[in-house]
This record gives sequence, C-alpha cells and structure tokens, in this order.
Amino acid sequence: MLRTSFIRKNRKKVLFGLSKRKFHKIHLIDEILILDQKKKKVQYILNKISEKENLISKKISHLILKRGNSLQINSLKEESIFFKKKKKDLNIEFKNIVQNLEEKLNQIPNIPDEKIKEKNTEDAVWSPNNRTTTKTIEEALPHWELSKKFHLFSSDLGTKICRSGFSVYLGKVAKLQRSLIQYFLDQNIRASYLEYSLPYLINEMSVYATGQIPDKEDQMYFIEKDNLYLLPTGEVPLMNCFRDNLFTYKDLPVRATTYTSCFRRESGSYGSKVRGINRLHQFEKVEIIQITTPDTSYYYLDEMISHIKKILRSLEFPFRLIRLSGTDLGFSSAMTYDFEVYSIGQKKWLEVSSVSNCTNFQSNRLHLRYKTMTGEIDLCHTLNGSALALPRIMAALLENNQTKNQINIPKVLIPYTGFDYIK
RNA sequence: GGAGAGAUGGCCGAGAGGCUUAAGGCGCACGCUUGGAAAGCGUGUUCACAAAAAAAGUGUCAAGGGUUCGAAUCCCUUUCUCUCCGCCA
Repeated sequence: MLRTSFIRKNRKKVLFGLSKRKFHKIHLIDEILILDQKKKKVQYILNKISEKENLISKKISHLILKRGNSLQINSLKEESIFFKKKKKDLNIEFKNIVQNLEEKLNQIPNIPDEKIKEKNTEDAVWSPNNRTTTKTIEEALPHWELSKKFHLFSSDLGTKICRSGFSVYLGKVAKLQRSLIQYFLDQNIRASYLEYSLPYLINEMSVYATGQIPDKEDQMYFIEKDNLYLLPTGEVPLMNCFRDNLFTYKDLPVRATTYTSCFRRESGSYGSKVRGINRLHQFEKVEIIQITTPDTSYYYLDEMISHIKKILRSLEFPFRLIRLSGTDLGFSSAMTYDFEVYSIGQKKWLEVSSVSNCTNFQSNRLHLRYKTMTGEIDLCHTLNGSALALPRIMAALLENNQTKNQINIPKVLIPYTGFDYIK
C-alpha cells in the first residue's frame, strides 16, 4: 500500500509510474487526495472536541475533590454531554472516510522503479550462458514422456486421490525432490539466511499485509470453516513473522528462508501450459526474503540475483534473466527479475524464480519500520525471491540430463540423492 | 470440546472510577565523577496522528463496542496465553 503522504508529495511521479503499468483507474489518485484532505479536517475537529471534553472532566474532578457546589458541576456535565453528541456523529463520518480511503488505496499497485519501461526491449533479457542452450540431445523427450519410460511420477494418482493438477512423485524422483529442497536450503543457509519452518494455513491479516488481498484473492484456497487461507507462497507466512516489528538499523538486513508447499487454484489455466508438472495446484518451493533499509534494497536485490545464478550454474542449467516490464510487474513489486531455465525436451524456457524488490509497499501494511542512526523512524524495504521453485526445476533437470537409457543426476546433488542416475 | 485464571511500556511489576501526567525496578542512552573502568549520582527513555521542527494537543494499559462528565480500573464481544479435564500423532 502506498502512503497518502507519498502520493500527495509525488502526484506526477505516481501517475507516470501507474501509466507504465497500464493502470486504468487513474481517477482514484485524485479521489484519494480529496478524501485525505477531508480526513484531516474531520480529525482536527475531533481532536479539538476531545480536548474540550478532557478539560471539562478535569474541572469536574477538581470541584468534586474540593467539595464544590453541585449546580456548577451539573452545568459542566451538560456542556460535556453536548460535545459528546457532536463527537458521535463526526466519528461515524470519520470512520466512513477512513474506510473509503483504504478501499481506494488498496487498489493502487506499487510504483515501478524508474528503470522499468512499459514494454520490454531486447536489453531486458540477459542470457549469461546462452551457448549451452544450443546443446541438443537427439530426440529429447518432454518430461511426461520420460515419466512413461522411467516411471517418474503419476498425474493419474494425483487425480485419483484429489483432482487434476496434482501430481505424485515416485521412488527416486521423490527422493530427488527431497534432495533438491535440502540442497537449496543448504545453499541459502550458507548465504546467511535463517531457516524458518512455517504453518501452511494463514489468516486474513497475513494475506492482506503482503498484498495477496485484494489482488489475488481468487488464486488462493480458502477454508471457510476456520477462516484461513492455504499459503500461495512461503513469502506470506515468512514475511508476516516480522509484522509490526520496529527494527534498529543494526538489525538490518533481516535474511530468512523457508521451504513450504504452495497452493494455487490456477483457475483459467488449461492446455499445454499445464502439461506434466509445469503448473500444479500444489508445488514445493524454497523461498528467500530480506528486510532492508531503503538505501540498500537494490544492492541486496542484485545480491539475491547472484545467489540464484550461482545455484543454477551449480546445477548446470542453461538459464536467462528477464527484467519484467511495467505491464508484467506484480502488484506489490517495484522491480522484478524472472529466472527461466531452458528445458530441452519441451524446447522452451520455464520460469523457476521470481525475485522482487517491493520497496516500502509491503512494509506499509506490515508495519515494518526501523530506527535510523539519528533515531528517526522510517519504513523498511522488503525483497523476496524463489530459491527455487521445484516442479519446473525438476522438469528441466529430467529433460536436460536424459540419455537414451537413463537420466543422470547433476554432480552436486549426488551426495544428497545417494544415486547418480535414474533408469 | 468443557471448567477456571490471566493479558499493563524494550523487559519485570504496582495500580481495582477523578491527587496517574501509569508508581517502583531492570535494561538502554547521555552527563557528572575517574588516570581508565566498575560502583555511585543526575537527566532522559512507548508508539501513532496533521502544513507538525519546537511548544502544546489527540489517541494508545491485548482488540472492538458499551456505561459514565470522567475508564488501565465497571459491563459485553472477540483474540491470545496459562492450569485442569476430554480427545489425539
């Protein structure tokens, strides 16, 4: 959520930023500013009335203690009742304004960074080791064909016990998945991220604070009986661990990682996109987050990117990095990079990580603040990234390491799996 | 799920309708003292709100309502914590 004070001081900047997103409800900005003015006015009057009420109470108190005359006391009481009635009506008005203001503010996404353009040109894509993508395997099979050949996973079983869009991993692939999770966590911990093991059910406040409500409400599974959501990403419970924290500048950056399953309804996704394990309702993901000071957030964004690059290189993936354009940017993000790995069997790039700087957009709702060296209080910046999302990494790993008779395991994983091929 | 007891500042802890502007302690910061440190003494120390820097103001004792001229204190609702019973990996 943007701060109204920011919108007031940077109206043009906000409008320009929103235009890069092709955000159409621009009229909201001026409506917000008008409501904000109204709110201040009403709040000021309410304050003055409260001040008067407090003074009267004190006078009464003194009179009672000094055994003052009851006529005087009664007239003071009547005066106070008069103000009280006035306040009641104003209070209703005030609450309406606040609610209205919040509803409008909730619809405004974060302002993209200055570097972000509305549409991407070639320079937004960066392929550090493009030549490896030219590596070809004769008759490379997509992972669903490989699965038939080597008994890797079963979508039928997923459908049998749940519904379509759920998958069951078998034998060595099940262990390979555990190994990948363990490997990613180890890499993150080594890079000084603290591991958290978290609940998969989250309350409304948490979902609201990180910005999934109202933006992605329909993407989430909701348990009506207990008023809880299934987490769409580990970012939500992880970030919310820090909700309402007031840090000192010495505490920052906070670095945390978690492995969770993620649940997404993915309504409206059909066809080739959901083939095999490319897109599932439940998938495994290892997430990293950081909470930083405003002046260091882009430095740490770069650092997260090199961290993920390192992991992808160690697994010998051909990958590319894309800086998202304004129109592709997520609701809370000011800058996002997507990592895509090349999957030889499908002959296409698969998104395996999304790394974002949400600047102070999430911090505002999460009340993540810190004290500067001079003792001032300011909002933190938040960053999040996948390190990494499992099913697509798995798909690409299986496809890229296939030979005619077996699937080879990348070297760094063998200590985790205990085997070096699947056949 | 049933029965009871609780929730006060960074932490501990008093307060039970108006002399609370939340006692006292710990911690922290600064100062005095010292050759330096410890001890001692002094000062300060929640957060939020606006054109809000200073002075003043308003709100803030788990959250939201209510009673009252006046609520940390009384009433209602909700959330959370603890103890006991029940169920249970």
